[in-house]
Order: sequence, then C-alpha cells, then structure tokens
Amino acid sequence: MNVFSHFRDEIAGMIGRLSDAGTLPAGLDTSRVTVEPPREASHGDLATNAAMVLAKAAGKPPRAIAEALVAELRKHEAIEAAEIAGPGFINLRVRAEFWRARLADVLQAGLAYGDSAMGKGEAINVEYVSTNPTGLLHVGHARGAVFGDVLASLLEKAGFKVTREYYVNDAGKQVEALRDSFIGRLRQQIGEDIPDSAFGTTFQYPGEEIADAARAALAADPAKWRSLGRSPSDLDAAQRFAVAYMMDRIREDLAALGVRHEVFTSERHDLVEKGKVDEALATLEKLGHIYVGVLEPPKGKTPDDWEPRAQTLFRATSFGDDVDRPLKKSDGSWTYFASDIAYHLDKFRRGFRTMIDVWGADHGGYVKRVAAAVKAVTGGEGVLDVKICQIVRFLEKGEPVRMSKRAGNVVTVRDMVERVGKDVMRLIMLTRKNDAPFDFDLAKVQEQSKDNPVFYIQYAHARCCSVFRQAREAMPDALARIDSKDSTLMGISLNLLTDSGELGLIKLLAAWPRTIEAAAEAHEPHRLAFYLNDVAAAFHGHWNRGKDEPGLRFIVEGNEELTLARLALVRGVQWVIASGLQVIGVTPVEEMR
RNA sequence: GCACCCGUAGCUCAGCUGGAUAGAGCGUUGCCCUCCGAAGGCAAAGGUCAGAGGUUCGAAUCCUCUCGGGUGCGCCA
Repeated sequence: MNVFSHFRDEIAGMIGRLSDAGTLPAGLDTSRVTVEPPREASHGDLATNAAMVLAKAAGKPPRAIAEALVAELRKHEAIEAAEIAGPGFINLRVRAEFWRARLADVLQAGLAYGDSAMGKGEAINVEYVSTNPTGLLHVGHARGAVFGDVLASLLEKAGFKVTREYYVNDAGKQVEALRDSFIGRLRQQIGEDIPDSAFGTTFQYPGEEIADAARAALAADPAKWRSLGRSPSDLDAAQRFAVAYMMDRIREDLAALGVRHEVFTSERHDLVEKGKVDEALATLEKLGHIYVGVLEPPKGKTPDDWEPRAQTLFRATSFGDDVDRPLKKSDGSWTYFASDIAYHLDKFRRGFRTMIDVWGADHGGYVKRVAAAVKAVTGGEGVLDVKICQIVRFLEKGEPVRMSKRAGNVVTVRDMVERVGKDVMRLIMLTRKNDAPFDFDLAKVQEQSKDNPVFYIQYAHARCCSVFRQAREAMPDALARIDSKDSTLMGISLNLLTDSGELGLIKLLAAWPRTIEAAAEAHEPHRLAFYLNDVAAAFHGHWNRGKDEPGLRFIVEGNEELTLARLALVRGVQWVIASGLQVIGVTPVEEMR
C-alpha cells in the first residue's frame, strides 16, 4: 500500500461527502490535492495541502475548508490527530496500529513489497548502452548500462511491461573502418608486413580486441580468412564477422555487470535493408516535413571547409528544434539521424508509446532533434524521454585515472568489474543523479566505513541476518516457532512495538511503495539508492541506541513475545533492503567479511 | 555565436515534479567508547540555495535576464 496515495484517496472521498452535504460546492477538482510527509517529523506523519488548493474553486478561505476537513478526518479510524497549521496545511498523525499493519504488509509481501500497479501493464521501451560495435565497452559506458538496467527493473516493479533494448549501429563509415581494421589484422597475422603502428593511423581502430577478432576468425576457418579477397561479398563477410565478434564481447562484458538486453535492433539488417528508413522518410515527406534547402553555418564556429550546399532537410524547427536537420549525405545515403527517425518510428509501431533512451553526455546536443522527429513521425502520440548520463571520472588516491590502455590502466567495463565487483559498480553508479558528473573513487568504494554506501547498506542487511543468528542461539525454542517461515512471524502480535525508534523504522519501511512509484514516474533510479541508505541509517541508529539502553535491543532475555515482535521488525527491514537491492541488481549479503 | 545540462554548508552531494524553520555524509570543534550488539557513538558550529527580476496563498524547485562551469554544434555514429 502506498500510504500517501491511500490517504489522498480517503481525503478526496471526504471532500466528495462534504460536497454532498452542501458544506463545499459540488464538482471540485481534487487532482492537485497531495498528501506528503511533512518536512518536520514533529508536524506529524502526513500533511495535506487540500484546503489550500481548493480554496479558490470553493470560494472559501483555506482555513474554513481545513476546519471542515479536519472534522471529517478526526472521525477516520486510522487518524489519531488532525491539526491545521500555517497557511492551511492539515497535519495528520496516524495511529500506531495502522503503522504496525504496514509492517505486516512487508512480512506478507517479502521481496514483492513495493510492487505497484501504477504502470497498468503499459509497454515501455528502455534503450541503453547502444555503443558502436567498433570496440570494447569502455568503463565510461558502465554508468549508462547500470542506469538503464535499473530503470528498467524499477519500471517493472512499478507495473510496466518493459523491453530492454540495444541499438546496434552496424551501418555507415565507422563499421566500414572496423571492417578494414579487422582485415588489416588478418593480413598482419598471416604474415604480411604491417607494423602495429599502422593501427590507429592507416587503419582507424588500434584496439587489441580487433586483433583478437582476427585470431578468432583464423582459428575458426583458416582457409576462408586466409584467402579473403576484396570482392563485395568478401568485404561483407569480414564486416559481419567483425561486428558479430564485437557484439559477443560487448554482451559478455555486460553480462559481467549483470546487464542483459532482450532486443538487439540492427540499424543495417532491421532498418536499412528492410526499407524502414525509406518508409519512415516517405511518411515524413507525405506530411510535408521534408524539403531541400541550404543551412546557415553555425555562428562562431564555422568549419574551415564550409560551403553552402543544398541538402535534404527535416523541418525540425516546426517541432521545437533550433535548426532543420539534414537527412541525406552527399553520396545520397541516409544520415544516422534518418536511421534514428526510422528506428523510433519502428519502436512506436511495435507498441511503445513511451520510449526512454539513455545516452552519454556527449549526445546531449542530439536530444531536441530526435524528440522533434518522434513528435513529427508519430503524430504527437509517441513520448520520448532521453536520459543523459554525465561523465564519470575515475579517481585513484584523489587523482583522475588516465584511461590509457598502453599505460596498463583499467579501461574496460570488464576490468573494472573484476577489480571492484559487480555489486559495487552497480550500487555506486546510482549514488548520484544521472545528470550530475560523477567522481568514482576506486579506493573509497571498497572501504569498509559508513561513508561507503555499498558497505553501509549491505552491513544493515547483514546485521538483520546476524540478529536472527543470535536469536536462534539465545532462545532456540521461540525461534523454532518462526524459523525461516515469515508466515508464522506474521502471527506474532506486533502491539509490543511501541518505541518511537521502532515506529519510525516502520514508517520508513512503509514509504518504500511511494518511493518506487515516485522514482518510476520521474525515471530516476538513483532515488532507490538514497532511500536504502536512509533505511540503513535508521536501522543502524536504532541498533546503536540499544548499546546505551539494553531494553531497546532486539533480543530481550526472558521476554520471548517482545523479542519476536522485534524480530518481525528486523525481518521487515531485511525484506525492504533486499527488495531494493533486487531492483538495483545487487545481491544482499548475510554477513560481512 | 547558439542549444542543452549544471551552480545548494569548507568538500562531495540529496532535496520526493510548487509546501512550513533547506537536509545527509565527509571535514572542523567538543564530549563519550576502546565495547565482538565489531568494522565507532552523541552533540555543536557551519547557508543571501550563483545574482537580479517575475509568476502565487507559498519558489532551491516554474518563467525571463545576467554571471560562472561542463557538453555539443552541416555530408561521424
């Protein structure tokens, strides 16, 4: 249950009844009524702005509306107190029984706690990573990979039907350059005199992985690759092999990060060769959004070789972009942008009204034109949200790490995963909002201290497990009643949970469904990491109180009922942390080492 | 020159789509603990939310302008 939307609905109902009774006018719009946690805990558990947002439409001062509402609220079984504050806020205090019932919800749902029906099964496409298959995944790609993957899981938890997609840019010049570098490596390996220095100069791509690709080819079918010629079909075979090899390596590295995609869409095979680019552009043409014209050079940064040229343009300015954008190269082939229009139309036609693209910071300037294209080609029905992940700087002892392969520094996603672990990579990448630059300190993320959120959150989970281990020793008989089965824990009376720290913890756990919904709505998975850190902090804090006040400890010698009630709370904390880590894709640990 | 993102405590960052006296960690200062319920605890100081206007019951949040930082800018993807 999302406690906040629950009370929002209750209050909307009360407003309806007040309208029926003639206290308020009929037909009031309650859509702006919100129920939120007050900034100050001393104000109570919930606060609503209902009186203020209704004042104008109701033609009454906020306080008058608030008084009527408060009278209704006080009749509600779950409400302990309702007070008017400030300009017309209503602060609510909710009865402890209500909160204890939320803990029971957690125990009942387990890992599924926080699952929401918000998405109503709506299909959403999340496209992420999508790096060109011309080399391995650079560690800078890890952020977008984790972000996209967790966003997808988050949306699933919020009730959407999510497709995780990767767009393979296997058409165009860059892939031809990959092919040529691959062929160069082949020739080098069968004895032709080509120095390594030719890679990165004569041949565009210097990566060792392309030499690996050549080795793999020669190992698989020596006769075929030794005799490779320059016919179109030979060139094509080389290109296909190189791309397939790179995509395999990329998939492996993503798997090491725990990232998987369900759909790989090939620019060349799924769009260009199937005529979808022509089709999409024909659609735009028919709608009158394409024309031939000459662009102005960009002011302040005119390229040296600029010359005015007539080209085929998309009228992007009609859809919110700053200039119209070219669709054709001078050789008559489509630009990348043209493919991208076709690609987004294709996603839309596959049933995705909502599309999310996760891009790197260097593509920020590209957002407007694609958004404009989506608007144009879907008749305004498609919704595109582009999430830009800012750059990650890797720091070693406070100094930025130079990403130079020659110097033997870590450069690939794989290297980094092997060094710090998948779980650290994933959780750490979410400790910053996606549009803020990120400093990733290699030492800090492995530190065992409270300023390392990975450690701090895992430690809280491990502590929960540790409490159960200790309880099992301290009172084996009582634990036998609940061992491993939370269904029996649910039979425990929770009424003994009366301490403010205990209730505070429960209230925080009860905020998980709302956190999921809000984060899913905003497409902001980082909120999960911050929430989990809050839960860990509250749990550690409550634990620490037990040092000075032994009566607050979870295990109370000689009082099995109280201990069991508190164990239920500990289990609730454990479930919520595990539930959050599951969305993030991190395995909760049962003990620290 | 233009567009987009960012600017919040000394530092690194949150701030729940417009709510009340703006929060956390680190650092600083003071006290406590040396405990395996371990990998510290409690507390204090610290702010013109870059600046100036505007919108309204109410702005760190929305709009405009200025300043500062980042990213990008016709036949690369």
